Amino acid sequence: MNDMYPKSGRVILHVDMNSFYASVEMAQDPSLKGKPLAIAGDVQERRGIIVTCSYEARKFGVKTTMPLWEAKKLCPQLVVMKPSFEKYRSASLSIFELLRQYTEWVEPVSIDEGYLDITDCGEIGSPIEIAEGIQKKIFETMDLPCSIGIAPNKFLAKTASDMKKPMGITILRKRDVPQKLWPLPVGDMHGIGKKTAEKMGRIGINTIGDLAKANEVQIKQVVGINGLRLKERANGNDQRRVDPESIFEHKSVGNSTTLPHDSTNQKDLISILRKLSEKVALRLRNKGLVGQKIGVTIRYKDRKTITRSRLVDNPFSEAGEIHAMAVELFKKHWSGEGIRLLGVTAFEVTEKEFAFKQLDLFSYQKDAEKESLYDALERLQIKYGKNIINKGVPAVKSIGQPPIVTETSFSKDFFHNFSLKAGTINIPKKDEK
DNA sequence: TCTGGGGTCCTAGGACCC
DNA sequence: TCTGGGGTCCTAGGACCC
Repeated sequence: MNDMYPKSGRVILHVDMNSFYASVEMAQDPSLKGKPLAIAGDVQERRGIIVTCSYEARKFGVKTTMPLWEAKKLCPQLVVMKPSFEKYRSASLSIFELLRQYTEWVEPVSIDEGYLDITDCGEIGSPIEIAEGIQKKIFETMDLPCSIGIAPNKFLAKTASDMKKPMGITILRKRDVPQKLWPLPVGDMHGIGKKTAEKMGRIGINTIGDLAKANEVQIKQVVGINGLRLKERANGNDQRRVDPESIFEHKSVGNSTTLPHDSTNQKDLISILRKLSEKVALRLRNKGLVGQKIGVTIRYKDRKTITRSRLVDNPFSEAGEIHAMAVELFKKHWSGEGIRLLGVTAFEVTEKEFAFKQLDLFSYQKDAEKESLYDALERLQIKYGKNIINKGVPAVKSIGQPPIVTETSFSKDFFHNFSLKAGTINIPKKDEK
């Protein structure tokens, strides 16, 4: 797969649905068309913030993340709907199915945007023809508008799709970068938020052009390693490949909720943790995953937020065990102050089948028979590629009863020495078996 | 009347090891 | 007695994105 991936002279599309949730609602109920429409969280409670809004609503100054009351002040005739995520997910699936008719190189990034690598789609048409075809087809079959960016890499494609909304198609070549990107404020760049823009401003970097020419030592000092990557992007360079597999990779699965009212009632809080644990367990189960690290989030009434987590000895997925661990963490770290939000998250998730297989392998190893660990490693490497070596998480999660090794568990030493740290298990060299 | 819920990636510091 | 230097592992928090 890696070898097949075109390395240079690529053509990347970024497809970005325009005010997606609002557009889906309008497609389903055309009487909403032309009206200022907002999708907002719980309409009654304080969770009421604007998630998405139509272009008609934007004309009034209504924006994403704005509290609902504020939006209504700006636009009293605002039509407000609660989000129907199932509806949006199903529309999203149809869109990506449609995109995959053009190429297998489709990477969904979120529910409403994705990248396509159409480098090898010459037979279908020119890049612009393909983009027009996609836009037209999504609009005609689903009544949904989108904007598309065409560029030689992900960063430029993403930037381009943002330039014309709604229903725009924008080509951004590398040679256009000095003229089209460099005059813009650095904060407009994808990946640069308020804080980073402020930091950059302090060292005289105000435009994307300033960043493109920035001193590397200085930029690294001020914003870290990320600064170098951002400088590369400001110069129009981005090597990230379009990865169709990335949607199947999960690092964490969590649920959180803002309470209707701040609470100090331990019984209620524990029961909320139960509901959250059940949701996490259900989502893990649907994805066939198990977690290895459990975490809770507590946001206090003053919005101060803490997270507490711990690695656990055995992979988990059941609501009961998740709840028990979450409650334990919660009781240990709760200050007793009023709580605004609670969250439960499973981290370091892996495929369930995979975790069990590993347990089996270790018992085989203990019995000094059957499949060697080496074979297992080889399979992992085939499956996940060489870069698992650099994932750098612990080689052994727990020792004894039985030890657990995960796909994210290969440190350099682990591979180089082919033995586990504690020395309890030796992985035979291939020719020794 | 302030500010949701789902994530990812990076950094910093302490513990521990050699 | 008073001290190195590199590395890994783990947790907590921050920044950012949609």
